[in-house]
Amino acid sequence: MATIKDVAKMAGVAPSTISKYINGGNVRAENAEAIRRAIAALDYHVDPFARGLKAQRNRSVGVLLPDMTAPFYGNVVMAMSRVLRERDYHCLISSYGANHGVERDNLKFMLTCGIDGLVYAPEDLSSEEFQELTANCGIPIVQIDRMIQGVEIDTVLVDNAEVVYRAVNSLIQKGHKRIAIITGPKSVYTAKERMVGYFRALADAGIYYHDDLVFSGQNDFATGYRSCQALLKLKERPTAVFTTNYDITIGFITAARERGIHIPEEVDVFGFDSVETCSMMKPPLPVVQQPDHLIGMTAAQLLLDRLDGFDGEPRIARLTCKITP
Amino acid sequence: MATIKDVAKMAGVAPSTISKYINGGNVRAENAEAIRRAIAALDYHVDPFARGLKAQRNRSVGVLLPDMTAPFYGNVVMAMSRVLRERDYHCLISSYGANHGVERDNLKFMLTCGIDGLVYAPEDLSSEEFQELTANCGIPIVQIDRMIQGVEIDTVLVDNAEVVYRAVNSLIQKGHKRIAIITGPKSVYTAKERMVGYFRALADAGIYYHDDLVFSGQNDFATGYRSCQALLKLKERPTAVFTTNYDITIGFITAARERGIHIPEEVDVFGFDSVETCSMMKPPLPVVQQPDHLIGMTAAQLLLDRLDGFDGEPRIARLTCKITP
DNA sequence: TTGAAAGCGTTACCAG
DNA sequence: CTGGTAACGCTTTCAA
Repeated sequence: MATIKDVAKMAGVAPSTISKYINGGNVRAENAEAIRRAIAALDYHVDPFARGLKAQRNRSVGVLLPDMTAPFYGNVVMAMSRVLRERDYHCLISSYGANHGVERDNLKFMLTCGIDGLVYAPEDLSSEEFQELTANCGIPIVQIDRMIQGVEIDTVLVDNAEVVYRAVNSLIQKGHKRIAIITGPKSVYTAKERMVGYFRALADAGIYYHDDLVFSGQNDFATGYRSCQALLKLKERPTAVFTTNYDITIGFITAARERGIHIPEEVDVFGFDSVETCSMMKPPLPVVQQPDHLIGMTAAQLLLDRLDGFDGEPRIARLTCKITP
Repeated sequence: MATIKDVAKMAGVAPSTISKYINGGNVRAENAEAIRRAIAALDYHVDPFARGLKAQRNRSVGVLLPDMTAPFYGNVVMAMSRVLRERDYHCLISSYGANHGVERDNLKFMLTCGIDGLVYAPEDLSSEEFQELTANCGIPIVQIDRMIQGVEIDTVLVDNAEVVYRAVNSLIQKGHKRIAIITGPKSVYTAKERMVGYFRALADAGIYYHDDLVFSGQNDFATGYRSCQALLKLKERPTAVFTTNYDITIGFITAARERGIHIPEEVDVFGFDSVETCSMMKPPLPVVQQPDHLIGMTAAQLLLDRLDGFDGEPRIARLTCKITP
């Protein structure tokens, strides 16, 4: 590997001049040309470690997610990357597959691998664990989608309780009284908020809550699929189902259709995420549409503020979901 | 940020002793204890840049993918991470969303951000571009899933042509003569191989190839959905469809079901990936099952070999797909 | 505009 | 087992 000294020697100038050239400083035209040629000839690349040692930054941002395959996170990351790229930051993504040990370990790594900031969607970490791991880590962290209760840092959330209230209420308005709900892990803050919206909508309509209409599992296809099987076995079937995640929705619909259950005639389904997909269905599946791009952009912006030196109180962004169609 | 010197001072030993302690060397028990306490007290963390500067490695591996939301890649990455984690390497993932500029740019960044090795699923990069970008980059690179023709590095592929031959042939055996195929971008090596299998199966059975039964688009839901719409408009509809990607499969099925087309009675569907999901359907959807975990593990192993100093000829692993059920 | 020199925080070597 | 010292490659400062 060629070093800056090699380039300096070949170009006939001092290393510091090379450095200046690389970093956009003023260099006499003929020197610039010589340097350019030397760099090309030697195929010189700045050593990121050496540079980082001085600057203590990398121009990179870590993103730690439970599951990078969820379309929701995919869109969040895409929007986030775009904003960060404009400021010359790159994203390094890591996912922990809903595994507590891996979540801890990946967080730890992220904090010590030299990134400048972190965007984190937590799942199973306690406030204490988080504090302990991140105390003095020296980089700004933004929570997205979920939050660890008691952790006060910049956070981007959506209005879960409110939008679920509206969604469930719209089912109630259509005359449904037996409305099931299928959610991801109960312990996750976001799932709790969504449950709150569900309960409140039922309560306000004077509908009793039935324990056997509430399912929680993972945010995956199997959970939706199995819940459908279970629901069909009930003596009194629900007439509508609210699914709080895309994979759950697809799993549910697949199971229902296989069994010849007509949607929405026999079971009305109200989903979450992947509007493009759901609006293509016939009739279009009503869904809660999270502002995924906005979430990504907001998270990026909150982080950039901190990277630019902003040092105010933690900010919480509550973004509004839409209901489609 | 506390440095190793601060720790040394507090513990009453030399910095080099701290270093040895951190890196698992032998240190007298009482010193070890003092060091442990000092590290805790100062909340000392090794500076990754300083360490990297010496070691020129990070114990991290980059993974560059077209689309991290595809379940196929999700599984590959999961298996890969597991193998790498055992050897204390972490994965840093980046995806370029089937965008050429971003692909180039992310590759460039990956090569200069200090990772020790790279796993790369290419899409739109020419052999020349690749050579130019990676010449002398100093880290081993493994291609997965796809390959840039003419690039000779370690590569992990599946037997695309063969398995597609078998899949299409199984449709032919069931009596189908009009078999459509829906693939991702035509330019991608893997899609080409799959087309070869398709053509060969038809040819061997003496079935004429029909241009209007061949669709290529993106590896996404919309491509599957639209292809279904298009196919239904044909005067002579296909009796079977082979979809070469999960999102395409789901898109196709969704469109078909919305239109009341029965699967498999009216259109037989043969899919790709996500066996768990497809085998849950009723009747189970036959699919090509790529050995995603094995791909990830193999890629990790090839890379680890290189990281451990192996310097032999490029190796190409052709893994065998299964057909399920 | 340029260059010499002093770090940045860590590790490796070698003498003690 | 320990510690002083010399790198690692780059940036920054300051004087020329």
